[in-house]
Order: sequence, then structure tokens, then C-alpha cells
Amino acid sequence: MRYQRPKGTADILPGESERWAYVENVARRVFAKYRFDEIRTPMFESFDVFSRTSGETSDVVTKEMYDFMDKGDRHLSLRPEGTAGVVRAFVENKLYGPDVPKPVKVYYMGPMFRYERPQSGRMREFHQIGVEAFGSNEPAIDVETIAMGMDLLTQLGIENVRLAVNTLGDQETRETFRQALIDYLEPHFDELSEDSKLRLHKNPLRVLDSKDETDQKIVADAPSILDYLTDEAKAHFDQVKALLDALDIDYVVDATMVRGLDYYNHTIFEFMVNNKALGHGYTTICAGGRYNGLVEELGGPDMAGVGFALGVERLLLLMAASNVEFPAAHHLEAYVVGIGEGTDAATLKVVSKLRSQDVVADRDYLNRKPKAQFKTADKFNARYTLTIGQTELENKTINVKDMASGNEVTVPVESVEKDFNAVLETL
RNA sequence: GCGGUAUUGGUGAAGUUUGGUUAACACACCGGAUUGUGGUUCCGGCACGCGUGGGUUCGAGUCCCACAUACCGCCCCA
Repeated sequence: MRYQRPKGTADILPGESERWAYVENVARRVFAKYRFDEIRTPMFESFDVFSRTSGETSDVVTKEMYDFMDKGDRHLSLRPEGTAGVVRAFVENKLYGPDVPKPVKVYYMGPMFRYERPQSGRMREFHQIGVEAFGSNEPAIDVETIAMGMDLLTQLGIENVRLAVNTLGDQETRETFRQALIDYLEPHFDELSEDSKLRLHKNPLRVLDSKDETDQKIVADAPSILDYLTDEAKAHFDQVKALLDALDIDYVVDATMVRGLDYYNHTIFEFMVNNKALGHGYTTICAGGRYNGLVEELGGPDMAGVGFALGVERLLLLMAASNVEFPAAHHLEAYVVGIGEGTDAATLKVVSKLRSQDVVADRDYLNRKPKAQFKTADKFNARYTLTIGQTELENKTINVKDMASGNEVTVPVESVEKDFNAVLETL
């Protein structure tokens, strides 16, 4: 127990890693249907990329960043989320240019880092699968993104998903609503929780999201952002809802839903599930929204964007808790047993020849006794056990046994090496 | 960052209340009964050690302190 992994990190071991690969493969398949292509960006970026985009006062930036100075005195940070890096790459590589068809649709999957207190489904190194679509301000792309998220969750076997949507409106909406909210909350200042007192002026929208009971009572009568939307913002949101209806996608409008990152505006959405594996009540497993202005913030043109991200650790917890069936990994078809001196080369060759016929084959590598080898074949659930001993070696034959039926046949070793399936038909 | 609970072999763990010789039991693994055939059974083996470091004591897995890690709640969030 000399060394242990850093706090909040995890080793994904064989068995578990197969589940990860499955989830990633399903995601790739779903995204491909919608013509999203993969983008891979660095795991660390200039600190400013995140601080500029997430908001200087956001919790992610003020206390959760894994930032450091490198040997060249550059202020870097491990990425706490995926969007900022993708936007930076989008701008730096001029994907906004006229020769790249719009919208530009990309997805990513990989580790993210946040310095916080680990808990189940909350790691310091965690993994997200996310998508971004740039260059369209049409509500249709918001809805396509939402539909794709729903499609993905469905493909993964997640049931009873609740889609919550809201809008943060545009700049003007946010300013007028923010003031209205402050005007409403200030008379209740003394009743608010300590956290919310701090949030009132820093980020009043967050008070709406408070879990404190007293806060919630106060917030219940607070003004709704939906009443402060500009005509343009309202039109956008109305069209999003209309298109969701057109696709028969169920949703609830949650006017109190907000975002921890500052770059969001207009449509925001969350996919939530009520599963005790993730805590009490509804928990978000996938969240996203529109972020017009972010491309410009990082030095690009005024270009719209919308995307979502889902947490893989949480997703896997949820899938395990919902008894989602994962496809079985590789089955062992043939286990080759060697008995006695001189069979090493012969068994290795058979294994090799079987593999070249695309048969999943294995043998013993611990020089163990026949009994142990047969036990191993059984434990690995081998469909067939092939045996080479002194007799077979002399006669250039091999014994093939069907483990389920117990049927055996001895055939020339060459026939197995040439066409294993033909031999199986004689069993 | 704050509060709480926990940490004993490869695994699940008993033992901590009442500090006292060999750390229970089970699973897994390895070997044997059966030196070329598995899933059953029986027999045997398997922690110089109780998260790490200090302390109290004649004596600490059991008490005290610090630290580390995990889990739960808060904050926040995927």
C-alpha cells in the first residue's frame, strides 16, 4: 500500500473498462447519425481560456480550477469542462470561415478536472461526453441537439428521463430580469440563507436554484424570467418549444433553472432522472444550452453555438442502478491444453492458427498441470477445449471437446489449423 | 472550503463496548485425493499483520492526537 492514486481519481479496470468502451461506442454511433464529427483538444489550456468563458466569479473558476505555472511561466489549467477548449480550437483553426459548411457539428469525450471534494459520481478527474454545434442561431439546431441527447440516453437504455428546458434570454433580458430579481429579493434579505445573501448581488439567478427551504419559499413568488423576455428571446424560445412538440419530445419548462457557467444564454436544458443511485430526487445527468457570444469572447466572429455535456461516471452509476444490460465482451471459444514435455510449440501454433481464423483462443502460460488447465478452460467458459499430449504429438492429431455436450473427437491437427469450423461440424 | 462516518489478507468481513497468549468464519486462489480431462465432494496451504505516523500503557486491531484516503451531507456540479 505504498502508493495510492491521487485523491478523487479512479483506476478503470478490466471489466469496468468494457462498460466505458460500450458507452463511448454507442455515443459515437448516435452522433454519427446526426453528422457530428469528433474533435480532440488538449487536456490543458491557458488559464484565461476558462476564466474568460466560465465567468471570473463562477465557482468553477474561483475554487475548482486545477491551475499551475509551467516551466515557461505560463499560467495553465487542466480543463474543467469541454466547451471552452473546443471554442478556442474552433476560433484558432478558423472553422468559422466560409469554406467550412455551417453548422459545424463536433463531439468530444475525455477527462475533465475540478478541484473539489470527491463523492460518489463526483471525481476530481471525471469524464464527459459532449457536443457542440456552431454557426446557427436557429431554434431547430437547439432542438436537434436536445433530440440527439435524448436519442443517446434512449440508446443507452436510460428510462424515465425528464427533460427540463428554460431560457436565459439575451443580454437585455438578463439585465432587466437580474434587476427585477434583486428588487424582489432585497426586502427579504434578512430571511435568506447565508449563501443566498452572498449570491444576491454576485449572481442573483443562483438564488433561484437554492436548496434551502426558506429560500425556496421566497423564490416561489419571485418574478419569472419568462415575463422579462425580449420579443426576440421569446420568439426563439417559443419556436424551440414548438419544435419539441413537433418531435413529440416531452419536456417541462422550469423557469428557475439556471447555469453554473456564465456563458449560457437563450435555451438551456437538462436531462434529469430520479434515481437514488445519484442522490435524492431528480438529478441531472446531461446538461447543455446555447452560448451565443462565446466564440466572440475568445476572439472569433459573432457566431452562435449550442451544445451539451454528460458525465460518464454518473451515467454508468445510473446504468448499473437501472440494471441496464451491457453486451457481453469477447467469449472464449477455444482453450488449448498442452500436456507434457514438447507440447509448448504445438499448442502455441494451434492458438495462433485459430486466431488467424478469427477464433478467440487462449492457452496456459503458467506451465500448469493438465487438471489445472482444464479447470481454467471451464472457468473461462471456453466453448471448446483442444488437447495436445504425447499421443497427439506423435500422431500429429489433436483432441477437440465441446464443453457443453462433452462430445469429443480426435482429428489431424492440420485440419484444426486450416478450418476449425469444418472440424466443429464433425462434433 | 465546512461538518459527519469509516479504514482489519486477493474479496466479504468477525474482533473495538469490558486494552491481555496462536487475528474467527466464508468466498476466491494454489496444491493433493484423481501423475491426460472441467463444473460436485473431501483434505491441506494461504495476514511477522489490523490505512500512515506519533503517543498513553507492563501490554494497543482495540484508548488519545495528527495526517492520508473513501463514503455521506453542505457548497457547487457532470
